[in-house]
Amino acid sequence: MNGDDTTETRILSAADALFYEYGVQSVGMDRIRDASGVSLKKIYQCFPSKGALVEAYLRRRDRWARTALEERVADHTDPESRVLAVFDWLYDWVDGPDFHGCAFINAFGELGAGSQGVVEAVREHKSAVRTFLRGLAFETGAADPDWLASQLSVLLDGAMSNASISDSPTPARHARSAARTLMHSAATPAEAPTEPAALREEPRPVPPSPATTAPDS
Amino acid sequence: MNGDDTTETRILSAADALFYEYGVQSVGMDRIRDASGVSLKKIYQCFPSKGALVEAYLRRRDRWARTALEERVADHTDPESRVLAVFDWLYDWVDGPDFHGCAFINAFGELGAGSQGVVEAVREHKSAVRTFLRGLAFETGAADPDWLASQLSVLLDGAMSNASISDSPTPARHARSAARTLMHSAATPAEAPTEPAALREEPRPVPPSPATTAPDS
DNA sequence: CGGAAGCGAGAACGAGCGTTCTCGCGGCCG
DNA sequence: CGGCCGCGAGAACGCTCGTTCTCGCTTCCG
Repeated sequence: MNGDDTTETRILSAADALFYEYGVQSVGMDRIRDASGVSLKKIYQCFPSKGALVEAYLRRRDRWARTALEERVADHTDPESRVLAVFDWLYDWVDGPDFHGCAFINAFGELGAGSQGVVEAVREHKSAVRTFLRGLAFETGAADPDWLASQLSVLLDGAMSNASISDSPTPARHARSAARTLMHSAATPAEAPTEPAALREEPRPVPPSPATTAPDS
Repeated sequence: MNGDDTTETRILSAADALFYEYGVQSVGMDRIRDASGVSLKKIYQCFPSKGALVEAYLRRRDRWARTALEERVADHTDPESRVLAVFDWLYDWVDGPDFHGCAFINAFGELGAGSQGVVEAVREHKSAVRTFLRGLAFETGAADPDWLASQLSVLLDGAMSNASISDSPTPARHARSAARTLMHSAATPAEAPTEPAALREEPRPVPPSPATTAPDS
């Protein structure tokens, strides 16, 4: 009644579709007005500027992706299946007609660290997904769940970029099979037939880096 | 005489630096004029439009990345080391101060399939890198070099996106370790990858060269 | 019924940008 | 020396876009 079909929601739906399909900079406010049927005056009294609308768009996408992921994963109980469900969800999304890459990677590349709020929203989303993956990785009993989660995160982003550019869903399949292999290899070294962890992971010398690498900011 | 310090090259260098750092749409032609010291008239008589300049910029980046990769890989003879050299190169690049993500992913996301020539250049680059990876994957004796190359390509793109967004080079490390795991797993042919026992042969102790060799900045 | 407030459509404004044009200067060849 | 050509600096033009303003119209309340 109140939070479902409000004006704000209609604006956000239209903005989402347009921003995501054509990019943020290519879509003007008048196009959002035409698509949403909400007058410019009301748009500006809901969102004080285009930048605020873009941030709201990203946060909406964040909520959407997170709940979709959680629902999809909740269908499985086996830890390995739960991780693979992430990549199955990815495949379904990527295979749909309205897939145009990762909205956050796109926005980040487009606005290139120029907008403070956008960078913040993108980092929040990516770190939330990573935290989610870390939980799944932990369930699998991986020796280093953080490391495995980072690898899975790399696979996710890479599959989205690759699928968007090549306009084909197969990168999701590649990522899925890679995830499976990585999971098996990351199993607790005591029982894993792979080489001991000392060999499995190349010595990673931590160079004196400027290093904001700590748990996100 | 003609291809080294010509006016065209100065324009391209300036455009490359600006486009890559700030994005294509955020950089106007006057800024390229100021940075290159070439008058607008001459810029437009070298490149008939900004779009043509953008395409030339992407093709230049493509040549740069390909030669850098080939040089870096040529330093090694062991097939596994040759693949890992790709990710070591990635780490060095990503760790540098002037890294701002993959120029092709950025341009593709920014212009969102709007420009024909840009899409073409991006696809050409990505498929060239994949072909290169396929050659390396074949050398390792992988059962399915195409599949392995696709996985490595996903890792590469994901690591670049991840590193750019998190502003840290560690995703390159994650990608490197994942690449090694995938290589080992792909070495055994005709075996269901469900069984992690796929390691047929322990990795030869590679001289620990994570990143120390960096003659070029 | 009357007035006031809210609303939609669209004009208006100012800024930025891609592209072209003008103008004044300097070099080259006869 | 003189006309011609190319050149650089910058103005100019047309367009887009974010944001605000104006103007009628509707609607609600006393």
